[in-house]
Amino acid sequence: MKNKKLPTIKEIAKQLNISVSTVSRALHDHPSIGLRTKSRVQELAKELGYEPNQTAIFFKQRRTFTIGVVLPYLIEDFFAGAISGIEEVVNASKYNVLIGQSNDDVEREKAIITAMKNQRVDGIIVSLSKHTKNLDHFTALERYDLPVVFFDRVPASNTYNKVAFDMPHGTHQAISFLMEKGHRRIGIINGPKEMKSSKERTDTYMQVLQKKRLKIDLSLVAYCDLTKEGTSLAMETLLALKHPPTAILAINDYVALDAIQYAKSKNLINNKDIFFVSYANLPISKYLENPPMASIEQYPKKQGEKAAEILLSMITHEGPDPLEPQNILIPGELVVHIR
Amino acid sequence: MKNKKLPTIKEIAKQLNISVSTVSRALHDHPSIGLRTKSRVQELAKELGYEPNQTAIFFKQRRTFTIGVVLPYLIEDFFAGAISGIEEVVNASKYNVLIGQSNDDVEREKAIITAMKNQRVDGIIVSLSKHTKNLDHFTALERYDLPVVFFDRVPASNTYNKVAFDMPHGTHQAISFLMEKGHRRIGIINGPKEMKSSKERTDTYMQVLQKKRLKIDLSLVAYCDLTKEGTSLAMETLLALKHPPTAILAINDYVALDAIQYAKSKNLINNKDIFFVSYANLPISKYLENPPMASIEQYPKKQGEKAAEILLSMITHEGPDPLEPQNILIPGELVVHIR
DNA sequence: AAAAAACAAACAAACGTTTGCGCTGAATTA
DNA sequence: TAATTCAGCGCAAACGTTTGTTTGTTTTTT
Repeated sequence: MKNKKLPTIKEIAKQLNISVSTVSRALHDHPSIGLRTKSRVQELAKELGYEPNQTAIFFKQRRTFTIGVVLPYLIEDFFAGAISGIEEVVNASKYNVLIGQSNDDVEREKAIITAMKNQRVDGIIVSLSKHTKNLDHFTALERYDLPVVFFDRVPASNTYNKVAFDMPHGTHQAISFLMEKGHRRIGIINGPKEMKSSKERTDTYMQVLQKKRLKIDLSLVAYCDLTKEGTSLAMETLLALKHPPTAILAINDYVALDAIQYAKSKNLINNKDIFFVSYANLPISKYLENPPMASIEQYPKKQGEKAAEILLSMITHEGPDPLEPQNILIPGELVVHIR
Repeated sequence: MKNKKLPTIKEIAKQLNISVSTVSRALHDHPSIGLRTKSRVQELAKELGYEPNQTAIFFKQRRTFTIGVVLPYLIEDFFAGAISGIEEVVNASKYNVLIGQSNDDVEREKAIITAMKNQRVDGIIVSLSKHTKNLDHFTALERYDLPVVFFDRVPASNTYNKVAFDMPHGTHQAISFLMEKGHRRIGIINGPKEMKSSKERTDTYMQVLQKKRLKIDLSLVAYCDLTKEGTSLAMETLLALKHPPTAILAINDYVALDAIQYAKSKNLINNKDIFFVSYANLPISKYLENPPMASIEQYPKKQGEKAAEILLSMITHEGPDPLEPQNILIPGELVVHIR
């Protein structure tokens, strides 16, 4: 016996012979409604099992209490962790989370952004696809006063709000660690050149070497597309050098693991003939017999939380003057697996 | 120079001196609108950068093209994979995905369901929190004609639509595999006794042994709380048996890895002194020197896809007679790592 | 040439809620 | 007693869109 028509504010009004505005105000505990009326309304509402139609409210209020999150792959621990942080923060303020995976595809990223804009999300949190160069689909959002916060994979321009891993700090730690272990020829496997982190990593690398008065050899810096094949190619070029590196800094643990496999296929034993340090500190490292020597924890949840906080403050912020774009750096921590 | 007011259908109508209904129909390529008018409307729409206000449409159409997904933890590979499957399927039909993590907390699960219902999602996909016994918050949804599909952690009752791993089939494979390898004393590390899968696993185990006319020794069946400590305890009891198992079937790869670590601490070498088979087939297994001998792939993405397909068909399905509740079992596949 | 059919566009209601304003009657004040 | 206040509630517009019905105009038919 289904009750096809859901109870509305109108229905309550009719049954009590009062106006809808009174019902609305009564349900919101508005001061100009008499106590007697209020309780009559609230009782009937409960009795009928009334629940406000959020789509109507969203429409009327011109806000949806929903924020969009766009990221490359949900399945990567880093991003899943970031989402948890985001969800926790926004839920505390009654916001919901709409998710879109770009699969590292720029076109998909654009499509998701458009859909979210039309759905009238109140704000968007983004981690860029690995090949996003053109940011037009984000600047377009300014026209709609739609706040955006980037995290982890952030654009270079600092006209945007962003939260990211403190690459100089982390990379400095990593390279210093390797140098303390005696390494002088340290290779790098970066991501694609479009990624801001690739440049940052290289820059810090050069700074550290310069400080130590070591000569810089840019042939030690390789780029890869983050796939297993790309990693193998990068390894191939690095190992083919006249003076190959004795240690390698890899963009993340996944790449490091692929690189280690490649090295093994060339009869180079990890943590003996060659050494790796990478970023992410995946939980699985604990189970590896032969993990990267060290990995830098990037605190994904903290990044997500911070991004969500900034977004919420932008959403809440009234007034014509926009808040200054924030550029938050989350310091990582070098976790040593092999001493 | 911000264009605060977004262009609406009304605006277009005013500028062209025609009615809003004509504009609406023109934008939808309605046959009763003249060619000339159509193109005038469409051109102006493009020029103004008109985008339909989805909140208004949602409200008017009484559907949101959004489906809700409720699951325990996004960070678990299995669930992240399932989401990807869900997203892929529903996106192809222009649906969006609203996510809620229950964190295995029943109250949170209820709150999420209520919020999603009020948001008027068109349907919900759920993987139950591990402590959910009472299903009232789901039966309540029938009143709203809100279709629900469960996956992975499904209720026992078959009045619901559900998609789950085929436990008997998978477990049969696993045990047969171990027996072919010559093992006769096979231990089990289950999850908590409350989990439906624990019982299913044990049942199948007994059936297989019975078929092979082997005597059943229930002291070989251990339970754990899925933590590292719980796993160690389970291992301790199993190894302390008078006739300890030569192989162990573990509820999932994480538990297997903890168990392997424990065994190692007792100087039992994995894949030599003792053997493991587990469920999940985590991608990281490829990088392990010493993985479980085999693991059962549960195809999370396929489970997600199937659940999404069923949900979409329910959403699309018109008519008073509801579709028969489906109970889909997704067969797993034993992936052998060590031969 | 008149009637019928076909086309093109306008009208208006509806979806459920919020909210500024106005109205009524009773209580308070002068 | 008359003027003022104010508590308590109703009216109506508005948010942007869709869609059934109606109106007016042109074309076709007989």
